[in-house]
Amino acid sequence: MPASKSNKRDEIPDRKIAHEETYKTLYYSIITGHFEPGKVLTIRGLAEQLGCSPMPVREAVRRLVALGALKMRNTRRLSVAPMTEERFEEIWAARVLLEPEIAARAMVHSSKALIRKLQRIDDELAQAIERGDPDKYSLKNWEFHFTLYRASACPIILRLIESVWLQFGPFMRLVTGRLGTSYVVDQHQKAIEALKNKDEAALREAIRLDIQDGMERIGMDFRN
Amino acid sequence: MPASKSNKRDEIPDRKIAHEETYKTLYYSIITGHFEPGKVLTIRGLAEQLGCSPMPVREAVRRLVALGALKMRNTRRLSVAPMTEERFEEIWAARVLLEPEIAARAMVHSSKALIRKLQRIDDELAQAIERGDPDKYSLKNWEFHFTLYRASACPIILRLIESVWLQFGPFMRLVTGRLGTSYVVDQHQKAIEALKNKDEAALREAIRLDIQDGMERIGMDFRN
DNA sequence: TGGGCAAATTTGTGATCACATTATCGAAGG
DNA sequence: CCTTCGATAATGTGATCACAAATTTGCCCA
Repeated sequence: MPASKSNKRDEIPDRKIAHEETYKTLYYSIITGHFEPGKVLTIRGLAEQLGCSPMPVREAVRRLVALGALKMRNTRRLSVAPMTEERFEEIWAARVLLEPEIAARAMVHSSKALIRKLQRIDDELAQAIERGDPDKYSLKNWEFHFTLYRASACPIILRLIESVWLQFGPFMRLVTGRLGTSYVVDQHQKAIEALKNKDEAALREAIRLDIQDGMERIGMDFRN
Repeated sequence: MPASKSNKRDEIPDRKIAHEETYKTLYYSIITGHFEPGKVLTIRGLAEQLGCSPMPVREAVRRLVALGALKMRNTRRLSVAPMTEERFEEIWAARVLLEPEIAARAMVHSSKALIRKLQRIDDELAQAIERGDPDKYSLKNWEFHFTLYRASACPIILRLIESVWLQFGPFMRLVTGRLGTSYVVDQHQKAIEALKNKDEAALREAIRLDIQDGMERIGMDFRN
């Protein structure tokens, strides 16, 4: 069993695989709220838009359907996952179950470098709010949470959370219209503070409240 | 917007789509433990085995990779997800977080018909243990849990749990060798009893203990 | 003007082919 | 006997084509 060869293989930089790049493009588009919930998509349309053949799009779409981000009806109709009140409540519940837990697990592997990185991201997030840049806000909010969560070294739970985020991502679009308030940042700051103090309970609570704030804002838009 | 037409569309029975059937076949094979962890697979090989072209297998495999059941290395190597102690612990944690919750949500929609169905499945599970039929045991165990979970009408959380099951499914294979003990059934019976009594706390605890029993049995095999 | 019916277009699906890359296997060299 | 290298086989990936089914369009009739 030549372990050296195996290591060499792991060192190979990820080759540019079309369907993988396509997936990433769609992933960020969805998770930052660029796609309207329920919006009808076509494989050929996306392929033309991304400048590739339908083949890579097919595989990327299949992945996103598996994660619940897109929906493929039996009538051969592809669309962004629509939202209902039931789905909304369920996503909320799943987030509260999973995200405080993975945050607590991230605290174990916490470091000064991580805290600095989170602080920098949150600064950029605050800038995005000041400038009224909803796209950057969505991106930085995602970056903050997933930078923290990735530090947990829990890829399985992280994948579950990714699935959930992909499913409410499109609703971010509904909320990005008004970015007047900045109280979301407070929870992020509390989370950073909790990380510094190694206070697990405080971190869990900060994440829980951040989820609550965010979902309530979305929910307000959702119900009108 | 003709709602009647839309309703008609929903009534259309699911057409037989090759990649969907392929997915289901692989799904059950994985979740009942027919695939060895880390086993190398090939798209062409599965296609020949299933009697179709590589195309449907590609799409089914892409879905299973997205859910973490299969792993596609950047060296173009497809395999069943391997297991490590870290993954095992994480799966355990995810199960304890999600499954008692969805079980509690199922209790709200509980009915006598559901309880009868669960009882019947558990009877068949007991038979499988007596006869020493590990395949049927795995299948009935899966049926018991997902019949209960599906009653929750929480498709999003259910999908998360499916993802987790797909990831520890292959390890069932390691445990199916010895089926002497039958104490697993006790937790199922306690769960049914809790459903009858509408006792949410008892149901959560029964599910939690069932997970613990099952994972400890797998863990014993895993560590040797 | 409004509603259905049929032609025409579009779409997802499946199959096949070409290609770059990887794994596999056998022979040569130490 | 073990390692290393080169040739061969096998694999995932991407593109293209064909097809059935769905959607859309446009026309006609009431």
